[in-house]
Amino acid sequence: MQTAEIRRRWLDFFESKGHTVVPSASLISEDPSLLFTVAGMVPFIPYMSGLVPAPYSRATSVQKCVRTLDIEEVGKTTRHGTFFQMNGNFSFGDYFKKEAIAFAWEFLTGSKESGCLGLDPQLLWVTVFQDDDESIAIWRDVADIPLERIQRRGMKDNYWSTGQPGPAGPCSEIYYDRGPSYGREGGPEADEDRYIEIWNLVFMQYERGEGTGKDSFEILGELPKKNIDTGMGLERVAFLMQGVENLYEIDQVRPVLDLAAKLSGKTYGASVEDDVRLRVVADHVRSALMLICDGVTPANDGRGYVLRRLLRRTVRSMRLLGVEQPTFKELFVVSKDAMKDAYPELESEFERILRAAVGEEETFLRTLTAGEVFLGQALDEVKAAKSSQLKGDAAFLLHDTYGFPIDLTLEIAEEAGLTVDRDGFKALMSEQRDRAKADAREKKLGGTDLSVYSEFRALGVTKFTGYESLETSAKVLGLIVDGLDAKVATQGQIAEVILDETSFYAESGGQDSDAGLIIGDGVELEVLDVQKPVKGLISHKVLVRKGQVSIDQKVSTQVDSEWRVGARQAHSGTHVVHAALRQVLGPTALQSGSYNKPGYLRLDFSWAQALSAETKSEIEEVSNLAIRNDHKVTAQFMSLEEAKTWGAVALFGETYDESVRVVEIGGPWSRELCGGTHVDHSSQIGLLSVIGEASVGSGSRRIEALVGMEAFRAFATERALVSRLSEALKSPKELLEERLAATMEELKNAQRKLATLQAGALSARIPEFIKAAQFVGSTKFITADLGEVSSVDDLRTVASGVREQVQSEDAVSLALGLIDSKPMLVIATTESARRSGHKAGALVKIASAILGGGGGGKDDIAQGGGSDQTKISAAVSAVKEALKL
RNA sequence: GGGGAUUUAGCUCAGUUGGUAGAGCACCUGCUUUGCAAGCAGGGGGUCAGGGGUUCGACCCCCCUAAUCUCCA
Repeated sequence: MQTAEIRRRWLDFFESKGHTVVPSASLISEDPSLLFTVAGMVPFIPYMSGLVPAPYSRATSVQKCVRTLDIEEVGKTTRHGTFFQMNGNFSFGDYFKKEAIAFAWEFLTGSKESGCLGLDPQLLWVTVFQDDDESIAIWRDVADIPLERIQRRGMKDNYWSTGQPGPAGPCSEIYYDRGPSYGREGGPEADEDRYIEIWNLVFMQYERGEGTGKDSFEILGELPKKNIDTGMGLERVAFLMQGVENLYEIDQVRPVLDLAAKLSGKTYGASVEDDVRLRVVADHVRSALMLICDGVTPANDGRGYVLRRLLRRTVRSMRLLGVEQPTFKELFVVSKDAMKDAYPELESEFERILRAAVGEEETFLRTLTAGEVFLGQALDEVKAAKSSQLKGDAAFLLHDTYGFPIDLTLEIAEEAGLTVDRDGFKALMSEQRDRAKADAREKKLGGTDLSVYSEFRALGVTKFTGYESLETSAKVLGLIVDGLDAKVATQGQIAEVILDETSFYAESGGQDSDAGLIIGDGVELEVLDVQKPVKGLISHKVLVRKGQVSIDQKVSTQVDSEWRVGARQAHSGTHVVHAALRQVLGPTALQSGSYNKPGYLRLDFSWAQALSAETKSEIEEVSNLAIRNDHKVTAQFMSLEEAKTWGAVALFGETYDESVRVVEIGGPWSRELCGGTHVDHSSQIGLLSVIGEASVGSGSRRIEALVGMEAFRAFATERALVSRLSEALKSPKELLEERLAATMEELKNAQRKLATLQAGALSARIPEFIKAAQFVGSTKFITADLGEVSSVDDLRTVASGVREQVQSEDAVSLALGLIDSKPMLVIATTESARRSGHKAGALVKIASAILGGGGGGKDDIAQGGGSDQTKISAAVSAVKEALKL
C-alpha cells in the first residue's frame, strides 16, 4: 500500500469516528523553544496543557515532523529518519483509554476493503505500563490479544511526561513482528529490531510535579480533563506494509536513493558503507525539500543551520560516493515527485525550493575547493616535518573555520598515507560545545511562565474592537504585577492589564503594538506594550500614571489616534512593498519576516543577490504608483481553504486559525492573510521611500522604507543637504556631480604638482647641506634641517638623497624637521660608514631619546622622533658624539 | 546566542618582535613579432574595510563597528 494511501485511510477512518481533520502544521514550530515540529502532538500542546481551550473535543492529523537529534544514525538503522510523518488521533477530555485502544485495533486489523490496514492480528504485540492493569483488561476485552503478547514495561519505556511539571501518564505501544529472520523470539522486551514499534498511545491522566529525568518525579493527582495523544509512525507502517527493509525504501523515498545510485554508478546492496551513504542522501534530500517548502532557508544559526547541515551532508555523501558534480537539481525533482501527492504545494513552490537548495550546493562546493587547498598544504607540512599524523587542531581549524567536514579530512589524509589525531579533534569539538552550552545556560534565566495567563484565558478570548474604533469601554478582568496575579496596581507601578475587550492592537504579524491611554475613574494608565501571551488573550503592559486600578473596574481604552494613523500607513506600506517586490522580482521573492511601526517598515524576503540601484528604484516606483492609484483596501474573514484557493499569500512560519482575515489592496494586486490594521485607501499611505537594502544572511535580504510624513521629512532633509552642498561648492544642483569630480581631479593634480615641487626644492638644497658637512673623525656628517615639513617622507627623501651623493664615502646623513611642531628625524648611512660601525638604527635611538621619544630602523636607514623641539641641537650633538666612538 | 577566519591595486593574493606597501594577471605607451595565456622595456592605478586608541611612527598591537565565510548551541 502506497504511503499516500495509508495517510488518506487514516484521516478518513478517524473522521468517520467523529474527529475533526486538522491539516499538518508548518515544520516551523509556533513554540519558540522548539526548533521544529518534532512530534505529531506539538500543534496541540496548548490544548493538552489547558492553556487554551480546545476548539474541538476530537481531532486527527498527519503531521510533518523533523528531528535531527539522531542525525548521525541516519542510514545505519531501519528507523531513524530526519523527516517523518506522524499520524495522530487526539481526545481533549472526551474519550479515553477504552476508545483509543479500540480505534487503534480496528484501524490496524480491520479489512482493507473496509478502509483499514488489514494487518494480521497474530503479528501484533502490545506493551503497557507496569501498573496499568486497566489497559491490560481493555486490551484483553477489545482485541482478544493473548496475555503472552502483552508485556509490562517500566517508567523509562512506557510513561510519558514533558520532563516538566504538567500532564503525564502511562502509555501503551503496539509492535509489529517482522518474523524470525529479524531477531529472536520474545516480543519487544527481547528485540526491538524484530518487533518494530508502530503506534504509541499516551493516556494523559495525571499531574506530575517537580523532578528530574524520566522516572524520578512525584505524581500530584489526577487531571480534571484526561486527554488522549496517539502517534502512528507513517513511514514505519509503510515500510512494513510495502515489504521493504527500512524507511529509506518506501515509495516516498526510494526513487531518490535509486537516482543517487545511478548518478554514482553504485549498486544498492553491494556495499554496507555505500548503502549508508545512499540512504543518507535519500533521507536528507526529502527533509531539506520539506523544510525549504515551509520557508526555512540555509543560514548559520537556528533552523537555517540545521537545513544547511542536511544539504551539506548530502553533498558530502555524494562526494564520498564518488560524484563531485552538482546533483541537487536532479535529486530534488525526483524527491518532489515522490512527495507531491500528499503535499501539492511542493509543485507550486518548487522553483523557490530548488533555487535555495542549488544555491547552497554551489557555495558548499566552493567551500570544499578552498578547504582542499588548505588541507593539501597542511598535509605537505606534516610530511615535511617527517610526521605521519595530522594534528587535531589542524583538523579542527579546517572544520571550524573553513567548514571542511572532518570525514573528508580523514578520507583525504588516508589517501595521502597519513592519520589524523581524532582524539585531539574531538576534545576541541567538545570544548566548543561546552562554550556554547555555558552561554545558553547564562541566557536562559527569565524563561517566562505562562501559567499565570491560563486562568484569564479560561474566561474567554479578549474581544478586539480596534478594527472599527479607537476607543472602547471595558472591564478589568485581571492584573499581573511582577509576574503574579494581583487585585490592584497603584501609581508608579508597572502592571499587566487583562480586559474583556480592547481597542489596542497587540504586536503580531510584524506590526508593533498600539500606544495610548487606558482611562478610568480617577486612574490613568499609559500603555507601554501590548502582547498576546497565549492565543486569544490580549495583555496590556502599562504604567500607572495616576490613581490606582483594580479588578472589575470600568475603564476606557483610548488608542493614540496619531500613532494609529502611522501604524496603518506603515502596515499597508509593508503589503505594498511586498507586492511590488513580487511584481518586480517574481513570486519567489517571498516575505520571511517583517516589522513595522509608525513611519517605518522593514521586510525580510528570500532572495539570493543584492538588489541593483535600478531594481530598488523600480520597487520604489511601483510602490508609489500603487499608492497614487488609490486602491481600495479591504479586509474580510473567510476559511483558510477559501483564502488559499483565492490565491492569498500565506506566510511561512505563521499559524492561522480556521477563520482567517484576508487583506486586499486593489483586489488581486495585493492579497495577504493578515490581522493588522490598515488604511482604507492606498493613497493614505502618502509617500513611500526605500532607505536601505541589505543582507541578513545568505539567501535572505532586508528592505527598509519610510512612509507618510517620515518619508517626506527624510526627503526634505536630503534636499536641505543638497542645497548646502550646492552652496558650499558654488555650483547649481544639476552640476554638482561634475563639479565635485572636477574639483577632486584638480585637487589630485595640485597635490601631485606640489609633491614634485617640494621634492625638487628639497633635492635642490642637497648640495648646500653637503657643503656644510662636518667631519667627525674620518666620518662625514651631514645635517639637513628642513624646518616644518609635511611628512617623514620628505626627511627620508633628503637623507637618502644626500647619501646617494656621497655613497662612496664614509658618511652619515641626518635630516630633521618638524611635523605638527614635533621634531622628527631620519638618519641614513653609507656602506663604508656602516663598516666603521655607524648604524642608523642605533644613532636614531640616541637622538630620539633626547627628544623625548623613540625610534629605530635598519642599519642603513632609520627614523625616529620626539615631542620636545627645544632639544634639537642637543640631539644633533649627541649623534656627533656617538660618531666619535 | 557564543566562538573562529577573512577584508591590501580592476582580479587573485604576498607583506617576516611596528620603520618608504609588493607580486602575478588585467590596463596604458613604445619596441619586437605575427603560432595558442606571445616576448622585452617603461608607465598609470592603493583613504591597506570604516572609526577610535597606544606610539616619535601603525597594513602590522589594542578597542568598537560593518560586510563576507565558517563551526557550535
